[in-house]
Amino acid sequence: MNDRTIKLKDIARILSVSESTVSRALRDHPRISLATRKRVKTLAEQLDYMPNQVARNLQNRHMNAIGVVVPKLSYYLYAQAISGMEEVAEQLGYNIIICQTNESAEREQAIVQELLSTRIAGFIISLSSATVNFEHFAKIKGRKVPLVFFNRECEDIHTDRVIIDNFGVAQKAVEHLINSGCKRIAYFGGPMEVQISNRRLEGYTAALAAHHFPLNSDYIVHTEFNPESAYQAADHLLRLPQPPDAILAFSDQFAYTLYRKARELGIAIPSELSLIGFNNEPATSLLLPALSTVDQPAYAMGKTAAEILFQQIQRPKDYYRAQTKILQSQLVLRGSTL
Amino acid sequence: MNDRTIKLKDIARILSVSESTVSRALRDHPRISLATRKRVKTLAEQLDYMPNQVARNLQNRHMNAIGVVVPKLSYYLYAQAISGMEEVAEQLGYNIIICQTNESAEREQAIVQELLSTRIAGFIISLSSATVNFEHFAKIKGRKVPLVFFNRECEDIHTDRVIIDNFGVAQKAVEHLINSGCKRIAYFGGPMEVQISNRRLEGYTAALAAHHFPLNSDYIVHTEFNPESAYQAADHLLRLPQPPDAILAFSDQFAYTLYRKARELGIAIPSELSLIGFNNEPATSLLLPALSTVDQPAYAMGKTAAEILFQQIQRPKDYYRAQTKILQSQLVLRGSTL
DNA sequence: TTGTACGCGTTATCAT
DNA sequence: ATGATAACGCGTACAA
Repeated sequence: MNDRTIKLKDIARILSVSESTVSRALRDHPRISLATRKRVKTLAEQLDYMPNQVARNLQNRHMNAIGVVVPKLSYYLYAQAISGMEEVAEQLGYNIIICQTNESAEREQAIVQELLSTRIAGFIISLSSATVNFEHFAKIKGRKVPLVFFNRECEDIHTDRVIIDNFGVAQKAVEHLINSGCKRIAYFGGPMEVQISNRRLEGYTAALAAHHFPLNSDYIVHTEFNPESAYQAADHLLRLPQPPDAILAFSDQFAYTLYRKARELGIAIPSELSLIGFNNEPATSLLLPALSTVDQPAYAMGKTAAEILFQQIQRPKDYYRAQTKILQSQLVLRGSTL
Repeated sequence: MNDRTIKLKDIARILSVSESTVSRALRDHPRISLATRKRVKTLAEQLDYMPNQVARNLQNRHMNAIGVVVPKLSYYLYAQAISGMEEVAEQLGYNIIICQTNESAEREQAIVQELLSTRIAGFIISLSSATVNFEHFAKIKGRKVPLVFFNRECEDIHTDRVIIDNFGVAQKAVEHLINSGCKRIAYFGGPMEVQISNRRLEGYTAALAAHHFPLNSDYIVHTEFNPESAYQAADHLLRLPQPPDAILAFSDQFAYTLYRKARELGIAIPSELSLIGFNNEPATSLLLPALSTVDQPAYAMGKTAAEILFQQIQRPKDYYRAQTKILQSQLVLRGSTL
């Protein structure tokens, strides 16, 4: 920061008024005469004065920024969701500090600690896939710092959350597969610790049960969120003696991997293998055949999460009931299903 | 922020030492006895004391955060680049405040103003496509706040920049198209104001000139960064009486649009139309045929930009020479070219 | 080795 | 309608 930055004191000295008058005038305090307000503002404009937010924040006891903690920015869903948060934060004059955990629990803890120290006004968090210990979240709540989970949540913590209906839409997807005549339906999911993956698994299970399909553990796959693991798992699944004739994948990225593997093995989509992904990423509609997928309201999820967070921030802290907001997602059927 | 937050004063009172001693002890000041250092740290640990970064920042005259201003987070390149910046910032204990301009010049100005007021330690910026006025950048420099441009830069401002060799790699791409027998080669670029698009256009032009190809203005397309504009432009280009038999696209996203249009019009890739994109997005290798593209060192670009920024931040401000770092990108040839 | 006193830039409280 | 003063929480020059 340059030393020649204009501050309240400078304006006050020049106009021969007190600093408090300047401070108030700039913020349109009603008890300052219109005349001085005008004088102050004009000079401030001329000198290109900008209030020092750090000093303001020290007074406020917290920063005019919220912390957003996500697994990876390059996951399409998070980039979208963050845009939704920005829309809200911008209007209230808040900045967004974004941190990626890269699916590491340790990194997540360190980030939370760091952001607490930074005195951000609140957290919006989507868990890393490796997170199994929740003390850092408890610490946030313990310090009465507002916290909202979105997408990947943590049931053990009593706070607001914004999620989609993972169970329902997975169920719907599997029912479509059943209705289109598929007999051996698999679920290609994320790590066992990931809530939303398990919710989708439950939807899958429920759909099978409702139609009296047997549950085959060979058809339930858990894999890490990296291309290599997914590739190995895909190889194993599609080389089974009785390979599946339909797969619900946890993400479009996983579905991409399954496309790859299916092509390698000469398995035709959708005649021999139906495929449904999750996220409706931009390129899904370009694949041949185009990928059927679940369109998630990522932007709305981010926006809603931010709105709820600011409710928490602005509400008196003593009294509030945690709410869970469930947004609907949409099954988009394209060429990869019958 | 909770009122019962532990501060230096509390620790000092409990241990009957002065606040400064606590302050110094916590930061391992050598002139504090090992014994008291130990005592202080133990108690701080017990009470789960966390230094108030806002107060520290007020002292330091700037925040322990840098501002990153990009057009859109959902552009793959920026998500990648930000990961690179994070790696650097994390080690130095800095946060990253990310703002999207959504390709709006007004938004960019507002963001810069806001971040200046927040007293961030420095800026890393990639211009919006609509930016034609550079006063906000001049203001940053005027206030001696460190600034590094990356990817999309601004030549009028004397500061550091990290870019790729847009000219060279575009030239190389077009030469490949020429060598593979293409005769009517088009460039499908971004808005006229976008530096890097124009650089690539120059590379395109140079390659054509070197091989004594005529320059046909019908084959030089400028379009906005939204799917609709791109779609219209693609339609126009591919319906020309003499349609191109090869296209260098500014981005993979544009290339996707060209795939779509080519399929609609029944134009075969690559036999009737060769296609090269930019960015090497994950799905490019999955298309049929797979998209040839330019792989950009996005992560390295972000990392380098951050490294240079922190050099500026830590160096005495009086003396430094602006540097321009040019990173090499790689032509990746796949099925969409002959 | 430790303590005192002041400053960082702003806002809130209490006067006037 | 305006001013003086303290406070926000920490770091540091100067003392001791």
